[in-house]
Amino acid sequence: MHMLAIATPGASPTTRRLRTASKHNQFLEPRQAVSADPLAEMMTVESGCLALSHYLPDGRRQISDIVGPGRIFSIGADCRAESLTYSSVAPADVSQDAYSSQGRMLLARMQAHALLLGRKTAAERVATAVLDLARQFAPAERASRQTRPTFILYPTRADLADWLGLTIETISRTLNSFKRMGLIGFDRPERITILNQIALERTAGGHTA
Amino acid sequence: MHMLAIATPGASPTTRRLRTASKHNQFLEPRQAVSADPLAEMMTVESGCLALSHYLPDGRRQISDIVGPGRIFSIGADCRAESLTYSSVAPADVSQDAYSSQGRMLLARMQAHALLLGRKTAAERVATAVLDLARQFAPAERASRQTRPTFILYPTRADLADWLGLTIETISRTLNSFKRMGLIGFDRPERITILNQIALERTAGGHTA
DNA sequence: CGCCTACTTGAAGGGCATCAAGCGAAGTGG
DNA sequence: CCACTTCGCTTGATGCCCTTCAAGTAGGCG
Repeated sequence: MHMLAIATPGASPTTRRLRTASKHNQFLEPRQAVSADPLAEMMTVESGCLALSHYLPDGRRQISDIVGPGRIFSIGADCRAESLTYSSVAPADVSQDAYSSQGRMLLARMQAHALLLGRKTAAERVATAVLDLARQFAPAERASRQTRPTFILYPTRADLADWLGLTIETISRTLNSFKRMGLIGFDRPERITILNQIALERTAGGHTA
Repeated sequence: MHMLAIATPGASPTTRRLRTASKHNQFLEPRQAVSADPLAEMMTVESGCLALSHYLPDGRRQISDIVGPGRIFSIGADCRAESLTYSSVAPADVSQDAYSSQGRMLLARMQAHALLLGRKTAAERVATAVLDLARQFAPAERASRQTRPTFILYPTRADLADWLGLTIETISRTLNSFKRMGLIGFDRPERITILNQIALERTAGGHTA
C-alpha cells in the first residue's frame, strides 16, 4: 500500500544539510521508516516531521500522531514511525524530568485525539488538525503577529485522512470549504496560511489545547 | 448531564467491605469521581472499575479507557476518573520499573484505541471491547477453560457508546446481534458470557492485543 | 511528451445516528 | 401494598454525514 522511496541513508545532498549530532542519529528521506534503536526506548525529532502509524491486518491504517521538531516519541511493537519529509531523529537522553513531562504530554495528546476520533465531526477534526500542525510547524514569530501564520503541511491528504479517521475526499472537501469560507488559504496544496484563527478555533469545537 | 449519586465517603455498609489499605486510599460509590491527589501523579485501581473520560464544551463525552484492578492511571487536566461500581483506588508507588512498563502499556492501549476509533466498524469495536473487558474482569480460571468466561459488564450501554465512539442504540443492536449469532450470551444486560471466543476475535478485526 | 501521483470535484450509496415508542426493574410516595 | 416515576435497555423507522465510486485536473519526473 505504501510506495517507499528508496533511500541511501545520509547520502543525498539534502540530508547532508541537516543538523549534525551524535553517531546514533538517523537521517531520513521522505517516506522512510525509523529503524528501532534497541538501545533507545524513546527518540526525539531534531528536524522534519514524522507520522506514527498502526495497521490492521487488512491494511487499514491509523496515524496516532504527527510529530515535529523537539518532540519525543517511542516506537514499540505495532508502531511504525515514518518520515513525511527530510528528517533527522536521535535517541532521547531521558532525564527523568523530560521523560515524565513528555510522557505526560504524549498521553494527553492521545486522549485529546481519542476525543477527536470518537466524538468530533469532520469539520471539527480538520480544524483541530490545522491548528495543531500550525502550532508545531509555523515558524515562531510571536513578535510579528502581523503576518498570518503560514506553514508547510507535511502530511498528504491521505496522511491526514488516516490521522483523523476520515477519507482523502473528505479531507480535500473540508480544506477547500475552509478556503472558500476564508478560514485558511493555500495556493499549493501543502502550503497553508491561517487567515482566521478565531473562527478556526471555534470550528475546532473547544479543547483545542 | 451526569446525575452523580451523593456519597458520604467510606460511610456506606458496602464500601466498608472493600479491602483496607493505607490512609490515602479512596473508596468510591458507583458513579463517583476520583478526586485528584496532588501528591500522587498516578493511582492504581485496587478493586472495582473506573472510566477515564474527557468532555467537549457542549457535553459530548469520550471515555479514553476502562480500568480494572491492578492497572495504573493518571488524572491530569481535562481528565475525569469515575467509578462504574464500588471501587477503591490508591496512590501508585511509582517504582521506575512499574512506571515505565505501565506507562508504555497505557500508551499502547491508547494507540490501539485510536486505531479502533478511527478505522474499525461498529461490530469490530464492540467485539474488541467485549474481549478487552473479559480479559480485565473475567476471573482468571485458566486451569478450567472448560467453563465459558463470564464477567460483569460494569460500563452501561451509554458508557460503552462513549468509549467506542458510537451511540447507545448501536451498542445495544450490536450486542444483541452477537447474542443471536451465538458469539456471546446474556440474560441480564450486565452479565456477559463469551460463547465463541474465536469468532469474536475474528470479528474484532485482528490486533486484539 | 507521457506517465504517475496527489489533489479536486460530483453523484450515488451505506452505515450509523437520530427520532420515536415500548418494556421491565428498581425506587418513591401515598 | 400499589400507583407512579425513573432509568437503562431494546427495537423499529427514517435521515444524514461521510464514504464510495468515478472522472477529471495539475504538477513532477522519466
